[in-house]
Amino acid sequence: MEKETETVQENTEAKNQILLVSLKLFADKGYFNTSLTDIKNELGLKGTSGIYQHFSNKQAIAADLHSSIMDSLSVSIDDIRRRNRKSSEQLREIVDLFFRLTQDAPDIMKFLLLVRMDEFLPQEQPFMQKAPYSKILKIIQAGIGAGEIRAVDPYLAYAYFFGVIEATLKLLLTGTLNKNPEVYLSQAWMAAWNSIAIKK
Amino acid sequence: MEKETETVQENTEAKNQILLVSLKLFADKGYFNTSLTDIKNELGLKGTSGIYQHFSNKQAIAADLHSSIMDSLSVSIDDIRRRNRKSSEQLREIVDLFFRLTQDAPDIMKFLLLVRMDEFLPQEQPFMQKAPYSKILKIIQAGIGAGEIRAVDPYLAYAYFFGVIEATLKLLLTGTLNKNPEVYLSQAWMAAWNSIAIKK
DNA sequence: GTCTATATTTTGATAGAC
DNA sequence: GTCTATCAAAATATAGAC
Repeated sequence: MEKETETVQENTEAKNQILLVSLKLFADKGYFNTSLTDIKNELGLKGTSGIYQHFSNKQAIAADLHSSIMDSLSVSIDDIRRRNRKSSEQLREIVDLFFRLTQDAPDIMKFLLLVRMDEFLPQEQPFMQKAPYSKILKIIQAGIGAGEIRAVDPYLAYAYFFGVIEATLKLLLTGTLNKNPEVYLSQAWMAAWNSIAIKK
Repeated sequence: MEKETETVQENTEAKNQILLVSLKLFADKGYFNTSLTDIKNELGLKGTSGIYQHFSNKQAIAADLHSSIMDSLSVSIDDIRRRNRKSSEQLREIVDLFFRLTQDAPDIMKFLLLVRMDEFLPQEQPFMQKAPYSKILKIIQAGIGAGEIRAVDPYLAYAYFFGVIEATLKLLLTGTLNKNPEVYLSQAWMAAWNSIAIKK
């Protein structure tokens, strides 16, 4: 028993390298501007052939990235909901998470915010139905029920709140704002929260 | 003198048809998922050859669309600035315009909000430096000077205000919100304006 | 100005030796 | 598991007849 039997998905080192390099290129140049040749070059391989030992095609790389980012986000949001009672606290922690990711893993946030996933993953559900987003909608609905958030269509509350947050992050990710992300955090949080909170 | 000498750009009927059809396809499927074959088919031609009589290549079609949308937006904003004094009134009319376009010309708004232009028009300036957006920044700066808008970095004010508006429009354009756009207008305006206005 | 035919290039993908 | 070689398909673009 040198090694446990890996059940669902064993991610070899080579496979993770492919994912890492692809994420970087997709985030930087976009999916369609990234060829397998680019990926192969960045990996230092001589041919694209090795890539097909880990992924059946180019789309499968993007799908893997997409689903692992969704999963990890989903887990983080579960954790945040468990640790906090009030909707305002939960949303605040999600905003913290997004700003932290923008700082520490900008490629992930670029892939999330800047890349139009439906153009190359057309079989995926509409993004509002994906796990992390539907969990955020639940938080918003709970906040409405608890009298913390104004009684509007939860989708609209989502648009107002995350419209502010994501627009700020996009300016950061594109370099239009160039200070440290955390500099903008508390002000963005205030603007976003005030746009949906019940004023007292 | 049957016809005036056309100076800058004569847009033939055929050329306009190509632009119209391409806008529709780009907005619908994205630039990279739209081939000249698709455009040719939608036009009812037998070959792609005719397209090259009006545009030197596929990118030139997108560039033409982009610049004419920017120009037209720029003219509209000039007009709005001329007709209104207060920043709040000017921004309100811009929001009206965006919602009206979402209703009457959704392809234009999809091209504007949903399509990542820098992926296929890499030579273009960053979008915040394009004429319509820099004019909006001027409106915001004037509003700050006049004590209407909170004294924050104008880019941040832009992100807060148009973050709300654009997130709402995106939900409309993707069909997540399915009522008439004007239903959502005044509420979105309030949320957006309150996020940057000085409270009294 | 539109059609037929075709050139060119790129890219995604496979086969088989080592 | 990586390399060489190559395929097949698709897409952009051009040439030249009508």
